[in-house]
Amino acid sequence: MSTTQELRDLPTQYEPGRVERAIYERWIDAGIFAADEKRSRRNGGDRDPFVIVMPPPNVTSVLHMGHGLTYTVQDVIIRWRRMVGDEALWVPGTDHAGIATQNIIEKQLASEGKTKFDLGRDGFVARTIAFVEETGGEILRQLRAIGASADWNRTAYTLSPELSRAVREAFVQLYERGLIYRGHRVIHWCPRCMTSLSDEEAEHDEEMGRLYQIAYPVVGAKSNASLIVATTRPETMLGDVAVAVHPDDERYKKLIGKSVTLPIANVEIPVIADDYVDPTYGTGVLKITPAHDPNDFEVGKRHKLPMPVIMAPDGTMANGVDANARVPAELLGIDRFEARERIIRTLEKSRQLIKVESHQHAVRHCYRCDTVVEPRLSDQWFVKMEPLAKPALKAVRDGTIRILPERWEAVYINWLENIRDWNISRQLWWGHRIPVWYCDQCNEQIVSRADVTACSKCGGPLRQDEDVLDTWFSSWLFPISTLGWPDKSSAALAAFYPTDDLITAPEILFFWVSRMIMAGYAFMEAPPFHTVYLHGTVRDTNHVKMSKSLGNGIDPLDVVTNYGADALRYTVVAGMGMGADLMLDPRDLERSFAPGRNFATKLWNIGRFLLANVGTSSVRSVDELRDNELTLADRWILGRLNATILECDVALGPARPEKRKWRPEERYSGLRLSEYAESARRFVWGDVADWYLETTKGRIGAASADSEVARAVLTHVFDYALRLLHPIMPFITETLWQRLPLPFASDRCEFLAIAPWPIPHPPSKAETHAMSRFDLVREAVSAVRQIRSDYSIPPGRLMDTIIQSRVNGELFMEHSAMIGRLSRSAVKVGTHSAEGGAAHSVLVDGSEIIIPLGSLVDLSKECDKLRTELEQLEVQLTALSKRLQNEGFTSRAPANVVTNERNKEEEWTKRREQLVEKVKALCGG
RNA sequence: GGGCGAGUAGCUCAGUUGGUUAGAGCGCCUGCCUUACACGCAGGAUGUCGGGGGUUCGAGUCCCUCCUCGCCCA
Repeated sequence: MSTTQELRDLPTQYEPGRVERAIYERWIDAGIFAADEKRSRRNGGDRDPFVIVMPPPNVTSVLHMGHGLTYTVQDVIIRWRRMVGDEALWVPGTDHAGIATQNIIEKQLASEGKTKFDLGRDGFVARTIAFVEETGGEILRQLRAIGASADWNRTAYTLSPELSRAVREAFVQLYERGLIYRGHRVIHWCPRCMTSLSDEEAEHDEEMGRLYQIAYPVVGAKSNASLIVATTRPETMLGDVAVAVHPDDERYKKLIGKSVTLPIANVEIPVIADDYVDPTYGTGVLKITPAHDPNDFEVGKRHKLPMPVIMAPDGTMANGVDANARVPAELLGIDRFEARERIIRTLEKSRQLIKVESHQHAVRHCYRCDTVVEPRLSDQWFVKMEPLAKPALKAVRDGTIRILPERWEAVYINWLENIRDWNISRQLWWGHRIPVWYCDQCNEQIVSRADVTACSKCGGPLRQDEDVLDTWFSSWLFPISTLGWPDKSSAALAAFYPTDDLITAPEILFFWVSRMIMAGYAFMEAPPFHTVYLHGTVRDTNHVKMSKSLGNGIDPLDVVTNYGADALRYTVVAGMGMGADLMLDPRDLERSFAPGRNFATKLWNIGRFLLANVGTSSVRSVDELRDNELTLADRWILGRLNATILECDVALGPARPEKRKWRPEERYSGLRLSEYAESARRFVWGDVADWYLETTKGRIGAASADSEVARAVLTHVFDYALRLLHPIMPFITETLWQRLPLPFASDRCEFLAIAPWPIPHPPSKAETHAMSRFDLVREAVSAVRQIRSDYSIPPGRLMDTIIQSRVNGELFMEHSAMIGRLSRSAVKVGTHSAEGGAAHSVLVDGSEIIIPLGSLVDLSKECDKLRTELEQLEVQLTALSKRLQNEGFTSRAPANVVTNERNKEEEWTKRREQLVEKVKALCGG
């Protein structure tokens, strides 16, 4: 027999490594991941577009679990929509990652004993390009291993000519609209990366530091009167230009207008009054260091104070602009933290250090290298954010864009309401050079889309701004630039913009997501997407975020090798509760990924059963099966399938708002990936495998018409189960589906990946009725199994089972053979009485299961069991009756609730009587 | 300091506008290599819903308060 032969060829365990690569190649060859502009409804086609733009990973990065999570989620959604029939497009790409990539090359150079200056700017850039060409994009190749169904033909790169053109266009447009300007102010500076950072890139970190109180002697005071200032950064005092007090602070009012002597630097600085000072903080006297603190800078501007810079870009002490030798010779070139210690020692000696106390405060760190950020006065290019934020704020407020989980909307709104201008200059060599040219001859400043060489005003030579743009200034354009913007006639832009879902981690809500929304409105007058889904973070069992540097990471490719891509994906999706983090154990991959692998093997073995029993010849289509051909089990499993499809659809939710905006009732629904996974799993494992498949064992192979019905129904439910599971586990489902003996008439297509997503129907009354009747049959089987287990009867030993039923005798009669097979017992339905000892069980409909076990029966055990059950029921029933006797309840509770409770009371009372009778008969009262 | 959120079984989480005996997965315990599957089958145990108070006929769900933890922003 060919089927048995084939079965023998199939191992009992699924081996993902043997099929994954080949299947992926077949998908690619068939071009099913490639989206076509012409099929989009917006371009005259007949499909709704559904588009996800991939958050571009760093071009130099390699796949880690965080990627594994986010790209799996995205792939699940995109595969789902592809099956539903949307023109699904997932746009892949990478990000040139200015700081990160430059850091890598600089490290390489350092190991060769060189610096970037040895190569010069052009040489350095050339070397970086070569490096990226060699290693870049590795991560996109790795994504194929986890099954990512992106449209690789459209792979984008932020530094490509096309996207660079978009960056320049965006810069010039915003400049022309007065939204980009050059500002002189205190910005965050990373002394290690040697570049400025945006507010978002300078991350807060709570640290235990010290608060130093330092005495500044009052000039011309009679005694040794001093003002005591409090600071956490004493090294910056060399840049102090004033001390400030609150104008209403009685303690210091008479000193306003006098001067103090700045220790060490030995310069006189004024005492000024400013509302900004918090009289309750420290001593109520604030040192003002305009060049090294953003708030002090504002104070300094208000009071027209000088702004001496007393540090070099690398964080060592130096006499910079306006410093006038404030930094003494012995501190020049000393690192800021060492300088802090030395200054403290000096002050200690001169008795000007009054007090040191521990102080918890937030210190900003560079998000790329974790170095403590130094505030620094300098010239940078800024984007004026407030006008851009307005429509972005409105979009979320009015439901044009939703953010899931809901609570992030509040965070988003809070941030946008307090938006600050965006520093986009980076003092790097790797990135988009700022398209601004300066003429040293006439001081003209030229902002241009095209490179220029001569001043348009005086014809003099030009030099381009040395700086490059923040990488996020290119990635905020991703939804539009990858689709062809600024070419507004781009077919892709017309077909696919706005996109649909943006799926990423909450960390880049400000960095990227909100800025994309702003860019969407600024350059397209339309939001880039309607849904933002912020998923959780991958953590280890101690809830610590996984990272390579901490050594608690998991390599997704290891997981693919050892457990299969589907197991990885299943684990991610099953654990993906709304907003929940994903906990994995890096020391025990088995614990984390075995469930996914086991599920794949379960599917595999259902497939093996089908192959061996249903065979390979096409089955009948379920559509042509007549109602009277179906058994109760058939109706039940078809009903369960329908219910499961409904559950999956609800869990995945509306793919897009019905109108242009989300209605309140649908706004926060859907994208419950773990619920979707669980529904599908429960159906295929708990219903198909555990019950339905078992019921077909007596039917299939009987060479009867009914056998054909069973073959058809089993094949159908497995077919549809595979469809439901395909977005989660694409490889094994495709493998099995390819071998199904599907009916010729069905919606057959070449790949499961593009097979239609199941459509549910509203459950009929007859269907619901049939399902509850089959549930009763299942309960009977479970009752027998329970007794077998209670009495430790070996599974192999056949038992006699008697079912006595007042109302459902016919049902049990009809299914006695099936009940017997599933419970390994010989079932008799009727009033047969048991001779000798017997075990008993009462079903919900009042039917009794009696299993004569003779001397095996422990009568007192049986009685205990029944009495316990009775006791529990009494407790519940008493509470219920009490509730129903309560006037307050019956008059105030809704009618249907009261009716429900009355029905329950009736049911429970009947059951109690039955149990009482049973106990009386068995235990003599 | 300001804002947002969380605390439900050993673990990770569901729990709709208050209304069945509070659920799921994993883990755990017992018995089984039953001819698709031991990566399996059958059966089982497990909760003062963070503490306290209040509103209500009725609170895991609403209000107040306290405790613990997380995130974002100053």
